Amino acid sequence: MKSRSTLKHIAEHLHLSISTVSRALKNHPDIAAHTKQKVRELADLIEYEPNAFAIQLRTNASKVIGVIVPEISGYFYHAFIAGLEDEARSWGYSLMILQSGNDPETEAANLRLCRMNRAAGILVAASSGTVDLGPFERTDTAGIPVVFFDKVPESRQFPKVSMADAEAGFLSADTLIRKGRKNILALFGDHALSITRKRLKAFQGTFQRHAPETTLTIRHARSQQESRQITFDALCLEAYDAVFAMSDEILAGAMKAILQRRLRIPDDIGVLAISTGLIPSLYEPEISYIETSGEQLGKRSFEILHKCMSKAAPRGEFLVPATLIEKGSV
Amino acid sequence: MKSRSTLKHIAEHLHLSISTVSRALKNHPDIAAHTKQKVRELADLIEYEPNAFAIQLRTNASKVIGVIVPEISGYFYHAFIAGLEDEARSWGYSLMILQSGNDPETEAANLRLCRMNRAAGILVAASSGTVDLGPFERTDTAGIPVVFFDKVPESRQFPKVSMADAEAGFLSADTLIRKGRKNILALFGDHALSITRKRLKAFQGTFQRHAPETTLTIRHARSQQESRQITFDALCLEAYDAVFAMSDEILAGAMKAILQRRLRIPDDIGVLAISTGLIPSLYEPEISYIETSGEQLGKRSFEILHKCMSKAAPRGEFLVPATLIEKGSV
DNA sequence: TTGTTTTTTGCAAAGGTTTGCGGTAATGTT
DNA sequence: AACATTACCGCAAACCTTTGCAAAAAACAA
Repeated sequence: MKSRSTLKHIAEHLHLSISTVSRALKNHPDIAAHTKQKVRELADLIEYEPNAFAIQLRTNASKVIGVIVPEISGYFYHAFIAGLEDEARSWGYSLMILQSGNDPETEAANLRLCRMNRAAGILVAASSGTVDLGPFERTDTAGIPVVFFDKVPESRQFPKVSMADAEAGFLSADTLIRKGRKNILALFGDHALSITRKRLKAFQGTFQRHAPETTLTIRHARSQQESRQITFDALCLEAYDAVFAMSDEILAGAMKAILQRRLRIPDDIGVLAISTGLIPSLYEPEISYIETSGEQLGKRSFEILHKCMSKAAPRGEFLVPATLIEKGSV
Repeated sequence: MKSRSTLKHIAEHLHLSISTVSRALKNHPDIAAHTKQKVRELADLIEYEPNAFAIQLRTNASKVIGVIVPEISGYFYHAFIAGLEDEARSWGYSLMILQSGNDPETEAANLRLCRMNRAAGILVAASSGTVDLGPFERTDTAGIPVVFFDKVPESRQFPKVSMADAEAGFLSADTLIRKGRKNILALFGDHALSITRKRLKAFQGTFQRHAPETTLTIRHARSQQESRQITFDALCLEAYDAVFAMSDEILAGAMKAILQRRLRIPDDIGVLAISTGLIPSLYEPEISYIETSGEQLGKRSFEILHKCMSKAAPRGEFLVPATLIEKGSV
């Protein structure tokens, strides 16, 4: 494991000083053109690659951004990571991915890791149990900007970026109204989650304002299984003309019930969901959905974090808009 | 941004030398018990966190493993990454995730990044266009072990870990035979992919040996859409008693056709797939599948890479077994 | 007491890069 | 010819930690 590819090596070979080589390689104006030329040639030849450790030690900064999520797999975060990586790479940053598994302790450990590695910035989707924001504050004041996304805490101290939940709720209701649906089974997630409350509030509010005559049956499910059960039972009791699911997981459960009852979409029943897009594309016909794009959220999150890293520390909550994707299921 | 948390700081404060503090912190036997005690107390107090850069520069090794995949999102790799992260974290490693987007150039750039960051090891799922293994060889001989997974090159030079494609193919055929299916529409992916050929070969071979009387209709599809189209057309022409899909993407397309034709599973038609598990769980009834677990592949890959990093450099191809998950769709 | 061994601590170099500042040589100005 | 600029380049410190080796201190033996 010879480390024959250092500035020193180039310098000796060319009878120059290390500093000259360093400057030549980064195109410093102090260095003569023909010197730069020679340095670059040799560097190319021996495939010089700067030692990231040394640079990081010297500058005390890395081009790595830490990402802490409850889990990578599942319905959402992988899309976020994909979008984020795309954007980050174009700016020369790499991603360090850590799963917290919804455990505040691992979360803290992961945060520590990011600090040790002097991450340029940290993106966090809080685990559901996270209550102590202290570690995040300390990280932030230590000079590593922290931005929350998706699962964001109440605190107004950190920049946050999340889906436009209210807009998604409104758009969902609006779509159902426009399509003339009158008797709707609306499936939401755990009522304790703020995402649920936001979407529900906008959803209900829109109906009250623009179509108060609509019959709205609101149900809450905590899992795919529960969603399926609730939907199945409801569908047996009454002839709804549309089902709405506030998330992919809920949708998956609801669709099972609908398939089981062999209802025709959209004739027997309309279906609409808020989704990232994969799940709705798996059925026939495909399901119309309000897109809450993980990719978009990833890209946007990077933008915000990037601002935090440069200078201006934006405060408040940023939203990535929701859009209706029509597939004819409602 | 005060960096008041260094060995030097502790040393000065305690009137010790830096080396003593360093050793005390790692419990070196040379250091007196009461000295260790004092050092540790102060370290805790000021929340000392070693500077990873300095350590890495000194030891010329990091606790980061690079992961290069064509894409994070999609049907497979996020599960792999999740499993890998789990395993890696338990060994104190973190993941640096890079997407190559199936572009050999980005792939090479990503590889370079891993080298610059002196990754402890690299896991690569080759992009489809990858033909020049030179960069990988150089990385490997430079002391950074490279292990391929999932999409592995022909070369016998690198350790490789992939799904047991032959076993999956065999298991699929065996299951269909056991269930008494006689007229099967078998959907495979791009014939140019080695994964397709391996699965197909075992699949066909098993039928020839154990149920040569079975009517097998083999079709190849390159996308979900194509799979759907092919399935739909085939289903219109003939009454198959089972459909087999060699992957999630193919399955998704096939299921659309089946839903569109409103066939009953498993009575009108049996369905079996090779899958990671998410997609089959979305339908009603759920689809039986041969599990090729991304998580498992991730964990196994880490094991192999871990061996490469320590000393013994295992050669050859390692397989993670496939298992049948019965859901009653066939 | 002197010498020997053991225990405990410190010195200094190394790892590769960046960067402020000082130095030399070349060119330009009076 | 003397001086002021400009263009290039090198010295050395700094970033923080690890580690071989030497040194000092303590304990022990004779």
